[in-house]
Amino acid sequence: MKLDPVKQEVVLHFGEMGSRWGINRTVGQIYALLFLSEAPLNADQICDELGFSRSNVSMGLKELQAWNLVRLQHQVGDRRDYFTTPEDLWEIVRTLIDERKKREIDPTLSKLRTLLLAAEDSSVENDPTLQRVRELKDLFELLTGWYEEINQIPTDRLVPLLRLGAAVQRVLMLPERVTGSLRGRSDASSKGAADATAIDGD
Amino acid sequence: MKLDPVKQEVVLHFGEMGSRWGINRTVGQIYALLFLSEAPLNADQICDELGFSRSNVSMGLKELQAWNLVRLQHQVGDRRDYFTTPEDLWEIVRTLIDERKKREIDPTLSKLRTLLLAAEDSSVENDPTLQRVRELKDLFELLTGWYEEINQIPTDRLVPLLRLGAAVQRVLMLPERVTGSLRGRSDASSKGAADATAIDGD
DNA sequence: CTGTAATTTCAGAAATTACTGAAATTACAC
DNA sequence: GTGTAATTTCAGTAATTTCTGAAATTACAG
Repeated sequence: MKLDPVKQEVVLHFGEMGSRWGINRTVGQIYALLFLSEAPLNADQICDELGFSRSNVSMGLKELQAWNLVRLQHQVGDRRDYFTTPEDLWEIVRTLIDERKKREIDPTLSKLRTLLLAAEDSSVENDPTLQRVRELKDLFELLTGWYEEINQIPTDRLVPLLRLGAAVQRVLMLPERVTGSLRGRSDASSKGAADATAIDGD
Repeated sequence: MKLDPVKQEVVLHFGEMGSRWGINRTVGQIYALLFLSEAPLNADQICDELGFSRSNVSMGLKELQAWNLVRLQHQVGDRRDYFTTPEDLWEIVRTLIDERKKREIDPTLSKLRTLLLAAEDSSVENDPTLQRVRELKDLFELLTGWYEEINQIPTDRLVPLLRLGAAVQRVLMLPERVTGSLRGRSDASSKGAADATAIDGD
């Protein structure tokens, strides 16, 4: 570990945060290292810097690839795999959200839909449990629908929108004449968010 | 476990998803049970329904309280503690985001700020590592700043905004005259998001 | 093809996290 | 205060996850 002190600190911090972020220490540290490296690194260099076993690094890199968080590259006349993270932080944010949605939201939404579909047949229509489940499903759909819409917006348009913050409202609270035309198109949901990694076994 | 089948399924699903959501099986199941219960439940009832040990349930409830995800209530003439989740799903969403931000974002933002502050003194100003760290910190500040702003908006105004989705843009892309007045107030960051649970030990 | 470098797989060891039952503490009725 | 119900703590155990080194596989140069 002949890392510069700042790099070192970030690497260790990412390692510690890893468990909270749904990855492990190794994966967190590898990611931080790649994120801060100017040049792509190969597995042996990562072992070297972080002091993990070769196999552990291999698994860590595999995991990062499963998360779409690293890119594989090659150098001329060198058949080892080199890894980088995207330069553009916004790209990283997008994949991070996509992947977490895929793992943390989609399976549940899928489950709720299945459950409700099955329950529709059965007699009871206003069972309070079903009511609550329906409410939850609707919320998930509203949120994922919103996300899918927002995610269409290219970064250079999205950033100014974010900077606007809550002031969006001030603009939208303009005279009826302006916003009125947008009234019809509510409910941006119901499709998408397919079947996910199906943690549910039915 | 004499739970109705839908409740049962949701409970088991939440238990399985728990690890992905940063809680454990017990906590996930307890939460689902409370979420779907019409009436508040006490610890013994929860043990009963889920088949966990009394102590495990106690710890689970403590954890849910730490997350602000459950409310403590009392029945007249009964000195046991009863627990519920808020009726309003939006309240739940807000606490969920708040708490995850607190655990997953704030410690890192805090760390990055400290690191940059310390590095400012040291000679090098355009070290590529520092540059990258700065970039990351700015991103975190933009995002948390946006969130803090949006979080101010009351639910009944927020929901229509969400339904609007990407169409927000269409409204904001109106003639300069309308949006122009909002240009000045960019950068909604730099304060807030204090020191967090400080996973960093320095 | 053969040989070698690079990577992956995998069984077991190490570390961490979850869970239990017993003991301790707290909170209140009498 | 004493006694009892409710809850929490905690040490030990169970279960899970992470990590390693050795063996297997893959990829390619000659």
